[in-house]
Amino acid sequence: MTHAIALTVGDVARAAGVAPSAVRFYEKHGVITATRDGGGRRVFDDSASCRIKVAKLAQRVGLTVREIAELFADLSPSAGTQEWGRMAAALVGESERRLADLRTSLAEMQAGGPLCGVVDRLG
Amino acid sequence: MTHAIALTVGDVARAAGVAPSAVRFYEKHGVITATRDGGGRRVFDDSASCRIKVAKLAQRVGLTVREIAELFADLSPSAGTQEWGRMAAALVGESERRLADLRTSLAEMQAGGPLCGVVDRLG
DNA sequence: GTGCAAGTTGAACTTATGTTGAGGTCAAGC
DNA sequence: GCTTGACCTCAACATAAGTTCAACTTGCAC
Repeated sequence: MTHAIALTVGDVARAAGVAPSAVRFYEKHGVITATRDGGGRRVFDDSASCRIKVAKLAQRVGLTVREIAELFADLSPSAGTQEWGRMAAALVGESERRLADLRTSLAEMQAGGPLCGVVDRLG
Repeated sequence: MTHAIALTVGDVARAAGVAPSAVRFYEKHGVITATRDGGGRRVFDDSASCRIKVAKLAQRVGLTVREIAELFADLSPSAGTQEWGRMAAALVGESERRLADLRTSLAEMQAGGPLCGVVDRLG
């Protein structure tokens, strides 16, 4: 069975290893979504902390919060394993594209002479 | 022979495809270095625009200006082709490490159940 | 019903990465 | 010798990604 899934800001923060302020920030920017309880408090499910962890990984490889939120936006409300598998693949793919771009650009620059270097032997 | 190498902020900006303000910014943060002429103006050599181009690529894969400056700091003043080859390799290596980290972290997360997804079939 | 931890909002503050503008200098061309 | 363009510095602004603070509410325990 699915366990209790009614997490507070603090729960998600602890689970994701970030500050509660960051959790609110991510909600505001669409990385995670929350419903509200009677008293106006945010209610998250298990996916929230997970999304945040994934977002943090994505940031490390150069994606912005906006880009991450856009990727996550295409995700159905309660995405399953399949959809998350595709999301993971998309992130890895984007990171690979950037790495490939780094590689080819560096190679192109080197092709036209010594990268940034002074010519070793002038003649 | 080495050509004339006494470039102004504007020269470097044009060559690197950035605004002059960005060139000053990068100098301030140690990504590039400059000497000064009699009138206090910055004097760059050819490597400056190149360093900036490389820095821009590095930023795309998640390195900060500070990290880039630190990497570039290890470079001898007039680094040659060899040294720049190592720099390029270091950048690619760092990017690869981050990608690998993304991959393994995602894999680990998936190993412990459905990534962020709701359990497809609850039992 | 009092106390307390944890929640809420909004505004201000911080750091990173730059851009923009004001006020001033300097060399070149007319 | 005056204008023009490119440079200088310094300060303010802008956006991203958060944190911190003040003032207030909620919900649980006693």
